[in-house]
Amino acid sequence: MLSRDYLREQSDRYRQALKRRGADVDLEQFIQLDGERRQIITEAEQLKNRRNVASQAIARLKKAGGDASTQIEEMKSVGDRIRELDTRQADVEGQLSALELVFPNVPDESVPVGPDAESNRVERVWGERPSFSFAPRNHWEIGESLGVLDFDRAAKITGARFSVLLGAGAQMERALINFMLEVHTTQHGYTEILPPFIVNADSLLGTAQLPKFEEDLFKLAGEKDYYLIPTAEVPVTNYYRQDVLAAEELPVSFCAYTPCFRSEAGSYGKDTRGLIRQHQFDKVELVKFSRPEESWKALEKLTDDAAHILRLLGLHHRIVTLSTGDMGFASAKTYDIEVWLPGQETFREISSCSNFLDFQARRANIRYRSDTKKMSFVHTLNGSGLAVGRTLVALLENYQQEDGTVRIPEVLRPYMRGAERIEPARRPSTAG
RNA sequence: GGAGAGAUGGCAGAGCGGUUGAAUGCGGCGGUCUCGAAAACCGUUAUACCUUUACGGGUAUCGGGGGUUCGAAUCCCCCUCUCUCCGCCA
Repeated sequence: MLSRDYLREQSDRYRQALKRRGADVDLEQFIQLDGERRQIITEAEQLKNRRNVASQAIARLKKAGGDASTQIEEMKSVGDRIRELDTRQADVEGQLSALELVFPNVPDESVPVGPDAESNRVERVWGERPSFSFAPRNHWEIGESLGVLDFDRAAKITGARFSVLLGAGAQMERALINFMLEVHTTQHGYTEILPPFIVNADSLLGTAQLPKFEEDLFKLAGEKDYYLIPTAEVPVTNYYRQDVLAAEELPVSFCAYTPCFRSEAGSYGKDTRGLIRQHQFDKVELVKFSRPEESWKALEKLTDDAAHILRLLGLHHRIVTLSTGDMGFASAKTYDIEVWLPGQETFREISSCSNFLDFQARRANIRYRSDTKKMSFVHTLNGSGLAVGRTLVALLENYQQEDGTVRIPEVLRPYMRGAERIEPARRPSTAG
């Protein structure tokens, strides 16, 4: 959410920002309603002042034993008019907030302007493409031949776009979660947090998944508006919804492992093979609450914290700045970290790190008391650190061997009982 | 799932329908005293919005929403959350 002062006083600037994003919203109606609102308030408040003064006079008069019936009669009509104005104001207010909830954030000046991912800008590249003496396979081929990935039975249990991890696959997923949490808490200064995996509609409004993107979510049946979380960003950012933080508490850095649930409506036929675009996936998320003046530095740090995991795992990757047309609704600037997948000969997103400035904080009403005692909105940031399933994909594809096994990077071995590679598994029913 | 109790400012805790944004205590901030500190004493202590070049003025807010009334923290209705007890349960 943007401040009404900004929308009112800098509407030309915002129009340009909308153009850069390729977004179309009804700013003119907002400005018209905003003017109407203030007009109503001005009149209503004058009448309320009159009523307050008169009420006190009535009280004094009654105490003195006088008759106040003429004043009371007069105030009845004032009261009616106030009620009328209040009703109109509530109506306008409702229209205004419905409008401003669908206004996207303003992209930062440093964001490349363009309509889609083609205009994204590569900032830096780490490592090199691994070379193979054989044709590298896709992760779903590797996973299924090793017996650690099972899509067919997942489809039977639930449906399309679900997966079963088995044996060393499941173990590696768990190892990655622990490894990531361990690095972020002990080396990068994050506090581990395990939030609910189900949230209410207010939380989704706070981080801006609602009202615009409801079709991406899984909603639970029942009388309550409960949703499965699409990312830990939602419960963790909303941890401080409606709160006032002390300046000395900032920055607050949380890391959370959660499963994530996305309906991925409309994306059928796009990257549907393998583990890349699932309805359920594991993610370790990084979330920061920062003082406004420190948030840009915090974005660089957060992005590097996420990339550090890939460096430790020895995975070739690059960092790109998303263009104005490719970035998310609430973000002012987003870095994607893309990991190299040799089986598909492409870079694939494994983390998305954003600075939202005060956009989410306004929606969720997360403030802090600055050193000068003044209340201000915090800045919020988040990024994957990392998408666990996709990390597993990257490990399978990058560390595959000619004999069909997969080498386990050394940093991960302590989390996998010291195993050095994933070997083909026997069927679990006949194992042991 | 059943029964009951509760929700007031940073915290604790008052509050006959009428100068109650809200007593009192603690905490916080500023000051007096002191070489300094403590104590004591004095003062101060919210947020949002409207209006104003500014100084200022005004409105709203006692979990949330609605109602009664000239006037609601106080009365009525609905909702949410917390606590206690019973039942069920990983």
